[in-house]
Amino acid sequence: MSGARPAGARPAESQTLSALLGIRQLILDRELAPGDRVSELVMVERLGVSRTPVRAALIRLEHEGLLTALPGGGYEVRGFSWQEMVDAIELRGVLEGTAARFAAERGLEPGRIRALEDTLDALDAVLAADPLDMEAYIALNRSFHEAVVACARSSVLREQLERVVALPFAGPSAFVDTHGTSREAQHSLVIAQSQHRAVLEAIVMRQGMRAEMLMREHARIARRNLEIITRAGLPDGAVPGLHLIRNRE
Amino acid sequence: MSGARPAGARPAESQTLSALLGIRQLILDRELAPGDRVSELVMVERLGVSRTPVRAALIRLEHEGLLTALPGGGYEVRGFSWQEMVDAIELRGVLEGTAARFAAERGLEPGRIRALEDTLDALDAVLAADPLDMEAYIALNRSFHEAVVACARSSVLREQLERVVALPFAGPSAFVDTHGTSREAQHSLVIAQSQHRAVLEAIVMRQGMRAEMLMREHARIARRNLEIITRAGLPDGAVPGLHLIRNRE
DNA sequence: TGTATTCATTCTGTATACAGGTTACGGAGG
DNA sequence: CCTCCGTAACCTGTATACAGAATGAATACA
Repeated sequence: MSGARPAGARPAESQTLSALLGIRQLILDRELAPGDRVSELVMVERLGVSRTPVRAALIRLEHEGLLTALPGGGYEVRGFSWQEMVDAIELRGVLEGTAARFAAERGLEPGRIRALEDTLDALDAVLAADPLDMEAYIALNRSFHEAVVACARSSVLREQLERVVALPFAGPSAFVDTHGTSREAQHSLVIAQSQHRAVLEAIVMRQGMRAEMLMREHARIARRNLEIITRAGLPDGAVPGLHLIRNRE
Repeated sequence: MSGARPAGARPAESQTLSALLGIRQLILDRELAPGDRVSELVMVERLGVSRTPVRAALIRLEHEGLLTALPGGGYEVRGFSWQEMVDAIELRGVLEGTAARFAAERGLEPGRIRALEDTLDALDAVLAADPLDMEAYIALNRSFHEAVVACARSSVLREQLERVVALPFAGPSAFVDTHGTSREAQHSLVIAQSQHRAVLEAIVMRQGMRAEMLMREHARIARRNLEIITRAGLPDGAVPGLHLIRNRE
């Protein structure tokens, strides 16, 4: 304990944001394990900010779902059961599916359609390259998913989705990069891309329910990848949010 | 300004909870209108608590969706467009529908089925009585909806739903008691009850998709009621969360 | 008269001091 | 050896003091 040295956080624009990002990073980096109590004073020492911004960050992280409030006061890192992870993925599918349906029902201006097609073309290009640029894939994949949500033109839906996606294992690119270069993994990406195309087609053709169901099924790829990872034995450190899994109970 | 006198809040177990309930009540009671800046010091004076619990309450209310953070710091009361209200209702339908589907897919133990049937029987009794006990109806209706969510056995889904239902116009009993004793209103309640029965039947028969779609349609009753209220001209004060509607933009 | 500038006020963000409660540890008794 | 209890340390909830930024008004100038 050499004093107030920020550990997991780079200096942010505000102390509150710094604390929020810092604590979240500590959890994601496995320096705080599920069930660990998150003491305010410890966070103050680790992050080099005072109690007030730490407190604000803890409240936000509780709402985000990464922390649980203890009955006697204070917080602990939340653990998730396997079923809860699967549910979160399914829930993302439900909400993104609703976004796709809204987009189909409400219609897209041509500019939006072009932008979505461009993103998918870029994804095709990434998939065609032999040394697969996984980072580019994740960025473009995320971009497509966010664009679909934007096309739904519903702030309420967008906010709800942001809350689900905040969970580290529920994002649109969760569990994709894990088994890297295997043939099965590449096939998975090809299937996902064909689903992207189908979703966009359904939206353009104003087929709301088709778009919704396609998007749901699309999300279930993440579930399948999670099952593969789970069956393959847990490297635990290799997968971003997997260490939050809770075997007990 | 006669000093530190709690205005809209009764003394709660903790100052933070007191501030949370107090500010929320101030918004619901139209003492704070959409667009109004919510000053911390003003809340301190009105609620008789210090800035720290007020601050915590403001953060929570922002996550709840009732407040918006201003770019220069601080918060203002959020206003909702008519479309946003409709979207919130639809979103509740989507999530409750998913809960019904989960319940159907995962199965119910007989005790749960009995409890749900009892609730619906009680609702029938309330509907049969001539001076309609609207308070009892709302309580039982809420009870049924919460029970369905509980039957889904998914904490992630439950938490998401709580966040939607937190919006004052998105609850399961939103806009029901407004047109009170009219014939049309009673028919609406009868239809809703028949949908309750159908949802339960679908869940028991493990018809997941049927249960989901029935629940979605069930939520749309609230939308229809909202349309009726809107067309009937706005009494604004008569309906709980309606004053949060924002005509501009 | 319109506009830009400057200054004062007010607010939030941040830090810290204080009090009550909770928990953990150690000792005494059964 | 186990259990119960008391004490002490710690931790959270709360209140308040301080600093910087944003806001608004008043004024000087074009």
